Amino acid sequence: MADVAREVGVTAKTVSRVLNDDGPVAAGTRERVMAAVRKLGYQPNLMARNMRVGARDATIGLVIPEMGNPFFGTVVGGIEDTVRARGLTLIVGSSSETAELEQSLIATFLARRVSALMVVPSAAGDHRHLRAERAAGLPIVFLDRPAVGMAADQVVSGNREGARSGVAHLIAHGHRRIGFVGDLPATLYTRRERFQGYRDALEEAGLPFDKALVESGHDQDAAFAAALRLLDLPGPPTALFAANNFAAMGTVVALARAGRRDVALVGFDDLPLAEVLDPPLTVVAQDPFAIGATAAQLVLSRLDGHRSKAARRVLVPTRLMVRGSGELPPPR
Amino acid sequence: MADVAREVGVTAKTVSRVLNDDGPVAAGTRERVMAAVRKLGYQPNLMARNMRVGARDATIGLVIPEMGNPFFGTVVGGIEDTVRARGLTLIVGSSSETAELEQSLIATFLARRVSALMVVPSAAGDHRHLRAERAAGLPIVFLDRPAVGMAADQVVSGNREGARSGVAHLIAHGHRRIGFVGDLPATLYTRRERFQGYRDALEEAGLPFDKALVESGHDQDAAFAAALRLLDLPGPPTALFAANNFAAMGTVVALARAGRRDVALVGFDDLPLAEVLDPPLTVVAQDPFAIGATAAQLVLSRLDGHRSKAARRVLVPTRLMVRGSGELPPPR
DNA sequence: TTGACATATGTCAACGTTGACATCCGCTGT
DNA sequence: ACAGCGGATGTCAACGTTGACATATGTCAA
Repeated sequence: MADVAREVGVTAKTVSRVLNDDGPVAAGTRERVMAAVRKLGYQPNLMARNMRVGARDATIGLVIPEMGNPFFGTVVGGIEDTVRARGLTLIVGSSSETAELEQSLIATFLARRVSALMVVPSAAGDHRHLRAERAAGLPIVFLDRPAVGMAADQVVSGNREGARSGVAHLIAHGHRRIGFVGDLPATLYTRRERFQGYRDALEEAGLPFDKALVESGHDQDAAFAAALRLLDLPGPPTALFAANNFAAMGTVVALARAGRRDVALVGFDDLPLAEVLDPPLTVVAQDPFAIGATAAQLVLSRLDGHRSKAARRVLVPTRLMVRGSGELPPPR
Repeated sequence: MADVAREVGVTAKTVSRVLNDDGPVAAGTRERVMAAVRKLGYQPNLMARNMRVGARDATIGLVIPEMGNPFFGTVVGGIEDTVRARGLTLIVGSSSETAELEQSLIATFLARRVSALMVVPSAAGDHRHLRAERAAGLPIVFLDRPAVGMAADQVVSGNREGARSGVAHLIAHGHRRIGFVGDLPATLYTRRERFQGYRDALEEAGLPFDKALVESGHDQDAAFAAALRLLDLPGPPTALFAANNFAAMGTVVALARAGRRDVALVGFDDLPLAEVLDPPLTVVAQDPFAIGATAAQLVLSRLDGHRSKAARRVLVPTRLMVRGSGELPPPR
């Protein structure tokens, strides 16, 4: 900036005024400054700007567990749409589902003085350390999974009820032995909730819970193996409930490879090709876009001054999409 | 930091020394400082730190067109794995495929003085303005698509050759009328290259090019509609080439809904469920993880001091995955 | 005993920007 | 002719941190 000022023959302050449309500047000066800016390729230094008292910058930091999961991709889309309408920039980092990287990303964002923080917490995370930030007025919203150790705004799917309804759907079609293909680690919030929903449905129908029918894996390959283990059981399940998108994909592949077209399947979270699978995949669909958009709304309302209101919890409902795979009857 | 210093009864400089393991500090002082840091929940202000002379911070900025596309999700995964091993943090922003947002994200990253910039340029982008940055030694790498208006490192798929081989595969199975379901806008680099590959294959086989056989759409729904238009043509194609992942998904759905199991299909970019589709989907697979990892390597080598080496261009080869849909013969 | 050296800490300035306040100029109305 | 005013610009300090350099205290070998 000093260079620009020297070039034009004014002080830095005047340049600053031109750049920020702040205070009166003679038209001629403005033009000469702009010309110099272009000529020198000047880029304002945001860090210096934001360093001044308490200044926050027009950026929102988001931490998600994995970039490769389309579920989170869609969540991010929902956030972006909402946040952009307000001229805010979203920057995203991925924690690879580890508490350590999550911590370090949050620290990076805090150190950069983002104006709000959005976090999809990893399984092992602990967010006590964010209480001070929240108390200081920084909007913090948790998505898809709740915070651990602190009260904060959160937006989550209706996991338990969704899973319950999916499993109840299988039961309604006559199944009594239903396998559960879940995520790992088993301590993961969404995994626990959906598992509870699974047990709710069993109990509701008076069916026994058999822990041999529960297998897990975090990615598609692991879910594939988990599903195969279930199919190879002595008293195998006649239906499977896949508790997330990768689990569903792995299970679909397992059924196809095993040539088992007689096993019913309900997935949790929709897949783009669900309807063209054979049989078409019945799922409990989440609304990841709405999760993102809603969370972003909460952030905006906090930024708009409702900073000290009590923490809110929003539940985004799921919807059962009946397509075929979940309506297969048990054999005979 | 001043607060911490006051609490302990030392100067800020000493606190700085403790925090950065810089210079000698008495063990007792170190402990008291750390205690105060914890007590006050002090977070260093990165902006102030980085403001000092030419300092760059341990962050790499990445701009991608859309977060929701699993292709880019995997690319990001490749970058993260590589970059993290070096203690660098990756922050990502999405341009929604617009030159304007891309610009603004790049400006944000530059203003934050990231230590390197990685960009998947949007169709309309112009990167002349980055020449000065590159000349000043900032590592800049373009992925998936090349820069416009400047020489810079770039990592792209073997789009043209990949598409050529995919279409040649269909021709080898007897097809003479092959539809092209492409991305939009048609000016998009990958779209142009793959289209060229399509034409290369036709020409190579002495087949005429019929522009009626070219339809496009950017997302799955648009590709679905595009594929339907091709199927409804007076002289319809006996095979389709879908030039990206969404195009392939849309086309698969279109064929399924139309009940057309006689039309051959080759997709560009692999899909997680490709093998369980009916028929299993033959694709020209890209290696998005390798694209990301390779680009990150280029960045690291620049950061390691090879800043002024000539721009490099790396081509990541594709691989034809034969699964069934591409081997269907033309009718009769 | 002395000076050379290491250890522990402090002082100061600078990074780039902008708020608060000051200055200078020309114009207006009386 | 002069006070008053608004427009255009300048001056200064401060934000939080760290590099360069200075100071103070203690240790040890000659």
